[in-house]
Amino acid sequence: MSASDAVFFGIVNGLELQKFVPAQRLVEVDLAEQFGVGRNSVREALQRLAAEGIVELHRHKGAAIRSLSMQETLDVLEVAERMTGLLARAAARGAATAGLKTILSDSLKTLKAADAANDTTAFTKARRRFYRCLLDMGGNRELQRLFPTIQMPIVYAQYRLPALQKIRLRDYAKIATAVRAGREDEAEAAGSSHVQHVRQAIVTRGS
Amino acid sequence: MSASDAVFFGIVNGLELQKFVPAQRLVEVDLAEQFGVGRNSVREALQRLAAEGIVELHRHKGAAIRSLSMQETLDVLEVAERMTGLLARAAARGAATAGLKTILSDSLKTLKAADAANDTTAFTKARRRFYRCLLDMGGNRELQRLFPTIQMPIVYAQYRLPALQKIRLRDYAKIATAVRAGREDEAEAAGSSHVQHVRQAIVTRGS
DNA sequence: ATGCCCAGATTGTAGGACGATTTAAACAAC
DNA sequence: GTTGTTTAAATCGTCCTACAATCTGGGCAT
Repeated sequence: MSASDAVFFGIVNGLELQKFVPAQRLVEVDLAEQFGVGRNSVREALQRLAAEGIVELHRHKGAAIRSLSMQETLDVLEVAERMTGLLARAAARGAATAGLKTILSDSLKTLKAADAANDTTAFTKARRRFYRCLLDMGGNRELQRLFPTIQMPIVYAQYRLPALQKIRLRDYAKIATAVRAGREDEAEAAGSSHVQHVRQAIVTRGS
Repeated sequence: MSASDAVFFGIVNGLELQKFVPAQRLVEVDLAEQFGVGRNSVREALQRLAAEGIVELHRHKGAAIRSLSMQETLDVLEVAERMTGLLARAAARGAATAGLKTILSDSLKTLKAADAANDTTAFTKARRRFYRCLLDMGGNRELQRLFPTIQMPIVYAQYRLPALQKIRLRDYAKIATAVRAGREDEAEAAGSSHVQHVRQAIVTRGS
């Protein structure tokens, strides 16, 4: 793994582990020391992170983890709604060809188990596998590139609602059912309505 | 403008001007000299370009302008279809509040003039203004961030079809009409059908 | 309290150095 | 002549140093 990768993934990961929180300021030399790399590698990583909207760069003022206003959060969710719908549709379309259906069922089972055991870390990991599987089933390379750059990680880092886990579990099951059956319209609807549920949860319990 | 910006925009721009073409190899020291900046600034720019999918990086093998297979092109268009639909819908929704309607009409007029005068450069410039105006009208910050990162510039650089200009002119007029009238459904349909027309043109005359 | 100015911190950028890796060309073997 | 191997050049990945440009916070005068 390259030095800038270490910083890049270190920060992305740290966002989920709450080692970094939205609006937190990032100082180049600190990061360099923290990750044991040179400052130029840090700067390369920051450029990537900025391009993905994970950090904000202000000339001569350094970097900070991006923080979303309520309006921006709604904007993210509006885009996520369409993209998640497309994700589910593409997966349903590709469900027949790929032998990924078992992985999908698997990760769903893992999600249920993690939820029952109240293991948030395992849940997060399984969730990632679930989405990755859908992306693989769809096979759309542009979606594979673009979907992870939607700023949902920031949204989740900013609005930490325990209720989301139950919502996800239910919605994912619905998505998986439609995808496995290859019903594209139903899958797309399930995908976008999942995001709508997330929006509801965020709007009602606010920041 | 920062040094890495110079390289970043220099390459993005050079893509439209055919100074760079898909699959072209990019050597760090050459770029550094060409743009009169240090190699580290070049590397920062390349990281950004890679994050946006404009160049591909392979460890120890350097950077190259991304080149799309036909399947990847179709993937891009599938995503672009949804996003363009959303773009038009958001613009139609925001049309009432903003005083941007005149700019929209303006850029449409400029497009027609550039088409009549066969001035490709002016057409490209006006096209950019048209999209920028739609993004402003919509006001969706996430869409403003994500839309430009769809790899349409690569698609256009790779499939240079003169026929596209006429298609655009007609479709943009339809989009503008629906947007100005604030008819969201119609605008979304016009937006996505524009991308469908582009796909048709590419598939039939294929590369 | 308000405004100004300075020192310290941080960023922006260039350039040097050097090991690691790829690439291409020269060369040898079959 | 083709194939395989070695060698040299090119290029990348990384760190380091240096220094100007800029921001920031604190002290001082008003």
